[in-house]
Amino acid sequence: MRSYGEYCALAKGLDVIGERWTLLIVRELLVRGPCRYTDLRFGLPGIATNLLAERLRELELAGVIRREAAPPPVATALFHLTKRGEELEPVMRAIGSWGAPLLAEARDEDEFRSHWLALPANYSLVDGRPDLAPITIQVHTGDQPMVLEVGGTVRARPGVAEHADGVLTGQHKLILGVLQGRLDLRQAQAEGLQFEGDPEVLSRLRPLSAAVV
Amino acid sequence: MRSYGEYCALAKGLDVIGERWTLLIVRELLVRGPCRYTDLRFGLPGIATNLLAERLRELELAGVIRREAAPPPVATALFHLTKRGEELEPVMRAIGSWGAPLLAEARDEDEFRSHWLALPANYSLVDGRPDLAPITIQVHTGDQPMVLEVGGTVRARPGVAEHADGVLTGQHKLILGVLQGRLDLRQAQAEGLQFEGDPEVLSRLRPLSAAVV
DNA sequence: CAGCATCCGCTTTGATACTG
DNA sequence: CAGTATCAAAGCGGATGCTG
Repeated sequence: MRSYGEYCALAKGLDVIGERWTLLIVRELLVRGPCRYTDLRFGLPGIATNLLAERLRELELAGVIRREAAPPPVATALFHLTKRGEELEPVMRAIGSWGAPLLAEARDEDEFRSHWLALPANYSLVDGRPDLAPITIQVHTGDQPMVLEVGGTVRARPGVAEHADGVLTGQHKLILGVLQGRLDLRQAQAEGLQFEGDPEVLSRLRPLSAAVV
Repeated sequence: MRSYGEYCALAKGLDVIGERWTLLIVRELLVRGPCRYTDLRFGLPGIATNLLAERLRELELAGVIRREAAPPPVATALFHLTKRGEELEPVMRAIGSWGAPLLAEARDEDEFRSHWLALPANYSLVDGRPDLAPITIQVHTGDQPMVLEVGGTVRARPGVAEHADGVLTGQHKLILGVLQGRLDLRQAQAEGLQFEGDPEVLSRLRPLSAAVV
């Protein structure tokens, strides 16, 4: 492991998680739970396979992840976050919150994976009416359908809801824009976003930053 | 600027601050305030001068820092954090807190700069008796004397206090060990740390992690 | 197919020397 | 003081091959 060689907590932390791809690997394990090698590759478009293998080795050595044989039905190993790895959540939150405004200027060709919706759900959105009954919003974008569960908190999970109070379908850029409050629903619809349901359900979602102001 | 090309707030943030040395440059500006090029080099032992110049260019382009001509007496430019740059403080705090336990296994040859004491002061220490009158602790380690001001919060600043309630002198490893609560004062003294004053003043300093527990 | 290891060309980094 | 220039070494990305 390359080190800055500084007696400083920030530098020591960066020695472990500062290399290219490392925090994105942790992101995958944090939002998806235990993953196979192949799942990680899918969630990290562009990573070289030798680099993934190397980073996993380093992270295991550093005590951030653990490699475990999966229970019988699955014939493969799974990579888990350790306790120490889960403690990186505040780091994800801080960088993700700081980086969120940069999504506004993202390029159209940027890769997207549906499960990444869990990050804005957890870190950038709050329920504007926690006193009301929980609602679910179905989201169709990217590689798989996702469900947003809004009830006090906002959570994202893969799958299809039995009953959805609203359904969003379209480009991830438009959907995130609306969820972040950067884009007006009407404007997004004009650009191709489809929404079914009562627009009121979308107003349950409040950007955390706006709540602070 | 190299990009992961992912439509994800974490990845977008890392596009800007994820490269080698970048966050350490921000650390310097955060704990020292506006710095000259040479000040930055001193606070970043091991950085290649061309890399520092390149990173500063990138950070300026990204709106994180600003280059300004210093007021008349100084015949040089100063690098400042912008508002956007100051908003990286939660990122520093998160990584610094996560990395703090790693200092326990640091190598003896690790570089140290006295002003780095500001990080544990701000992020890892609290005043255990905020109801009592403020105290100051003089610290002699590294390249310059530092003062710890304990009164509700804990702050570190360079300089020598007129009246110090306690004076710590010795290796930075021992001093940080005591401040973090990893090392017993008596044990540190046995290893060469010198302390003058009432040991009670040191007990005002409480590791933030312990306070949480 | 899952989970790597190897090889190769390119880019980034680190060390040093040099300049206005 | 504040960089630029140069070059070797290390790291990265992409392709491919190997093993259960």
